[in-house]
Amino acid sequence: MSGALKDAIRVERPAKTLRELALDKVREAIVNGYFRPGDRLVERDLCAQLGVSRTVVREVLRHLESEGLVANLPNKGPIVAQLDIDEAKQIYEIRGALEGMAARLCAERRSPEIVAALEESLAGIRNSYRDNDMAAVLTNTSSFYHTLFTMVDRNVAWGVVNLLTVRINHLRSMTIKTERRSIEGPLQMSKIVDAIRRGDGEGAYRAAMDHVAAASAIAEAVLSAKKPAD
Amino acid sequence: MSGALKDAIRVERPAKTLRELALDKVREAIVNGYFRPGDRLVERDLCAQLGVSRTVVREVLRHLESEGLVANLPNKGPIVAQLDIDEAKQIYEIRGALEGMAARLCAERRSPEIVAALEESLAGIRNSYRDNDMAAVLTNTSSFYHTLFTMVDRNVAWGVVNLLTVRINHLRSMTIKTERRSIEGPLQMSKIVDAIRRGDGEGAYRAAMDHVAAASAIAEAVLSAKKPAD
DNA sequence: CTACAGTATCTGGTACGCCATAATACGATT
DNA sequence: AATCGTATTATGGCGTACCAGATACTGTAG
Repeated sequence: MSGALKDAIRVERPAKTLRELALDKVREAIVNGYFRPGDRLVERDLCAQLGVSRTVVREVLRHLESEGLVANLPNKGPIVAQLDIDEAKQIYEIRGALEGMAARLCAERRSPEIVAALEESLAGIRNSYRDNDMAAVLTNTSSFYHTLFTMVDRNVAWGVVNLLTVRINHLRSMTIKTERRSIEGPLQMSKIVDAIRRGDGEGAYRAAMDHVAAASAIAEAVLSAKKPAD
Repeated sequence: MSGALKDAIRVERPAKTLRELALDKVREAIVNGYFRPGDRLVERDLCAQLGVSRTVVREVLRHLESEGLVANLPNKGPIVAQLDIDEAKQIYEIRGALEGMAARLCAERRSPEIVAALEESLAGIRNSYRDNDMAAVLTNTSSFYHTLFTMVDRNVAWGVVNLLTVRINHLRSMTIKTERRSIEGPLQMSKIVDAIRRGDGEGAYRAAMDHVAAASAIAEAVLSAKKPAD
């Protein structure tokens, strides 16, 4: 029997361990600001809030630590990682390099399916902006880049980008709210798609780089404006 | 009293938690092949071998899982991650993009210190090859790239590269043993340094890309040659 | 009002126990 | 003898209790 067939009749099981559920909860809590940068994450408090044991909480904290979302002060314990401006810029820079690479690969493949998938995500972004649904903007933007990477089978790079992106997630939600971003963001992304459509690898690379460079610039402005107030 | 002075008399403490020690041990055991890909990592056995409690072992396993060195089969438990050839190629590709980026930045900075530091590492590599000390070759190669990234303050990218590199570590130790690598490897790296010295960003970028591309090609050859035998 | 001692808090780490599941071995039935 | 059902074992997932060491807080005595 073929493997595919065997998979087809396989019974779907929840399969999520308690740990994974807790991990998702805490990560989410951090990225949408329920826990603020610098906040202490007291193990036993988390146990109570999540309704799980310390064993689970500790594993979750270790995991988030290796994701860079949580920092561990010696003899003090875990806190939500602070994002300094330089680190944010570095993350944007890396994303630029990797997304540019993926965009170039997409362009070189010249596949109509890629273009169609990207345009669908892009339309989703435009709609979300129109509806003022910022959460949906983020989701659709993620999906845009997700297709960009997975269409050319670059799941490892996508993993890296994802890993880095959660660390700047609250920045992202600030940059997309910027006035001009609702017009320029989709415009830059459509330039990426256009270059891919005409098979212009170099153009796609540069367009992708430009897009994150713009995001980086906005983030820097936002971050340095917030710093003195905070 | 100034902070610096206070630091100066501060007593140096191990500061490494047991968990970190265990983490290093297990990671090392995996990367130099004491645990082979596909091996099961039985928690209670590891407890005995490491002399630590299950809690610590579990946290270590979670950490390694998020590093990609360990995979978790549902209802089966953790095993040493298998490295498939496609994933390895992706990792080399990402390294190319990031190391190329760093090399370009180094070239654009035109700093003699960078060139000096790189040449020192390069000399170390040449010596290690001459002495047939392959472990030293790996260490010095790492140090070469470490300076490449840190000299232009790209510690995040360096972290990413490092994270990915451990996953292909046993491949690295195979590629550097290849006959021609002992000549071509340092040659390609010296091309990077040359380009940096003359401030040729584009050249440095391409030279860095070429170097990992060559490594990737060797790795692919090695890996596909080993597959049928295994 | 300050210095010091005691106390509460919290993490790092350990030990142990319970449960669920998967695999295997074993035994009974046809 | 083949098959089916059951008991056992191995193992991970999870919880609880406990201790040691570091730190932060607090109240009291001088």
